[in-house]
Amino acid sequence: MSPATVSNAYNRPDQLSAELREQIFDTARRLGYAGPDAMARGLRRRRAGAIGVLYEDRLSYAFADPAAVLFLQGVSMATEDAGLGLLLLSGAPGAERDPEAVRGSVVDGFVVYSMSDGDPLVEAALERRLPAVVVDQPRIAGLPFIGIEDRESARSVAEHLIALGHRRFGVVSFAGSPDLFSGIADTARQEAAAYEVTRSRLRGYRSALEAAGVRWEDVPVYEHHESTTEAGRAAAEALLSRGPRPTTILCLSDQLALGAMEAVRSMGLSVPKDISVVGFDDVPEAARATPPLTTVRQPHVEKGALAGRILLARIREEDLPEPKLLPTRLVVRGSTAPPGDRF
Amino acid sequence: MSPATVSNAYNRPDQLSAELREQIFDTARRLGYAGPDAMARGLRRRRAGAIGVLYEDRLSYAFADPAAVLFLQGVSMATEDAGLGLLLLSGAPGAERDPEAVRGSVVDGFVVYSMSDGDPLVEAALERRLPAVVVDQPRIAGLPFIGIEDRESARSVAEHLIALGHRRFGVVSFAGSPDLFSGIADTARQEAAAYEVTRSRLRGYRSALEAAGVRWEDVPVYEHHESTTEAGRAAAEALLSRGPRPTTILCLSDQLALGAMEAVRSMGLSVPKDISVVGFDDVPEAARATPPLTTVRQPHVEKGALAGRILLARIREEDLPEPKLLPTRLVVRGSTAPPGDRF
DNA sequence: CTGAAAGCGCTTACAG
DNA sequence: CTGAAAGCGCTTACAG
Repeated sequence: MSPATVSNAYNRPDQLSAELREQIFDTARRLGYAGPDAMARGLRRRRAGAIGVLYEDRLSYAFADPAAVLFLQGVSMATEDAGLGLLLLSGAPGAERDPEAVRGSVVDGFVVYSMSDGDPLVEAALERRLPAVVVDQPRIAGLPFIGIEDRESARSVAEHLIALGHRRFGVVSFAGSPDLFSGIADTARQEAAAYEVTRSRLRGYRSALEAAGVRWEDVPVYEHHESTTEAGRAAAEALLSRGPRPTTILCLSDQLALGAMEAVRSMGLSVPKDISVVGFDDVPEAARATPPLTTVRQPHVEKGALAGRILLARIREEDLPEPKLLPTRLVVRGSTAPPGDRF
Repeated sequence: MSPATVSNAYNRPDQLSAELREQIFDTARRLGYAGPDAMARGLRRRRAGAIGVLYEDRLSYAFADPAAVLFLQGVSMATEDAGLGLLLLSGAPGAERDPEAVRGSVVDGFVVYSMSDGDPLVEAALERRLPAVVVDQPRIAGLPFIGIEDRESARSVAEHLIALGHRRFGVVSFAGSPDLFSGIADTARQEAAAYEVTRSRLRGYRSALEAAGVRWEDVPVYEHHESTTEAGRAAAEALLSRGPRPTTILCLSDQLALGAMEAVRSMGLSVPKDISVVGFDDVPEAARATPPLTTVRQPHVEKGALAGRILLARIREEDLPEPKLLPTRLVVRGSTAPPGDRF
């Protein structure tokens, strides 16, 4: 009973007699042998049996973000079809961002999900020289990219408000850079944003407004480092307390927009009669909100599934065409209307 | 520049001069060396740097189930504090339930999350002889168990309906056994359920109803193999189409209850005037529903965090006390009222 | 169908 | 501060 024979008993039943195989399993049971060690087998076979997902923030935030959950659902569809595990790697345990977990993670490839330019965890992942794909951001030459037309999509929702007659805007943005800043972001800060998605969406708004003769410098952009309803609420309250009060609030995510609607209500105003609110993402909560939220739909689950499939193809060294950007669509619902004449 | 020195450059900077270390990194860069291989390092150090979560179903379902997402959020809080990754393992790619992924998964321990008695994936995990904890089900001697008083909690919500005056009940259950059965489950099937949680909750309802003189054999239990709003809707429609029509529907999960409420409405009836509906879990959607759902609150996030912490303690060979069951609470909202006299 | 040999890529005492 | 040696637990041709 050489090691090779034991190995064959577990991995290649056809290489030995059924009796011998059973006898080996019996002996294993008696000796308390737990079967081939996963790590040693992986080292020898040169595959980990899992793909890693790098997430910007604390993982616990990802599970609280409907868009991220839908994305992960899509990735999991691809990995489970392939019999692979899905290893979730945390971005930021506190302020540390220790790349050690990324260096030591036992995976066959990485999905980089919406991270900032120059993120040390992304760099640690790239140093591993494993197959990788990037979703949303950052753009990295040579890596497959899965995302949407952020700029054009943002422009379309701003144009919708312009068409309704709005001229006084406020913007609620999620983080422009990973420095935990919250407050009014001037144009210098906007342009210096380390998050490509933030930059692009703001530019999209800007181009729509400027095309209508609105001075972008006069549009207050409230940036909050989180993309939650609480953040949206706080940001919108700040915007609505300033003069001249905007007639509409553009939000970079639905979570922010849902919070902004709460803020409007808490100030005794009504959506959309007094203030129109728009979001971005079209998470399921957007359609269920009161009023239902006007937003930009993007296909979160498909995005994840595509990222997973492309990564798997890279791992298997199949050659896949460079992925195209996924389609988005303006979804007009009840949270937008022409500006009221109350002011 | 022996292998040991290179290893030290990466792992123990204090063991060599800064210059030599830089020189090693330079050479590594030039040669395209990606740094220590994660798997080989793991084999040598005997740790994987991740914990595995075993989920009954397709992983993509987990991400669609608010209770599961909250649970994973809790687990991730524990793992990211410890700098570990979270490896999600799929239960069922189709009907296969291939334990190969469980056997080969590179983890330091397992969280078994709500699986059936005798599940082959659970057995494969246990054969690995790694530290493990079980959440909700199945009960396995010798393993730490994290869960709630399912029977007592279910009894309390049924007693609430009894106290309101209801005597004609219908029950909507999720899977009793992993055989994909959907339809009315008789008492034999109920008792034979391979899911401990299903058994316990049904027993809890039963004891409350029988204490009030209601014959359990007369209570239709519609079992659906999924726990989704669509399933709840279909099940409730079936129950409401039978005579004598129940005045209230007990649902084993909030997802099922949310669907049951849709069914009531789609039949031109009103919740709670015509039909009272109760759920179980108190997911965020329950409070936001119209009307808000009466249900049993259980602490999903805490459950996950506790499971994670106990598993980590086992991995580190710290001795933790056997965990107690987590508290639940009946939350009475607008979906329950005394039975109407319309029938 | 079975077993001896090489090697996957690393880390860890240990001797110098 | 540096390097030679042993070994983590397995799998895979290969020879018999």
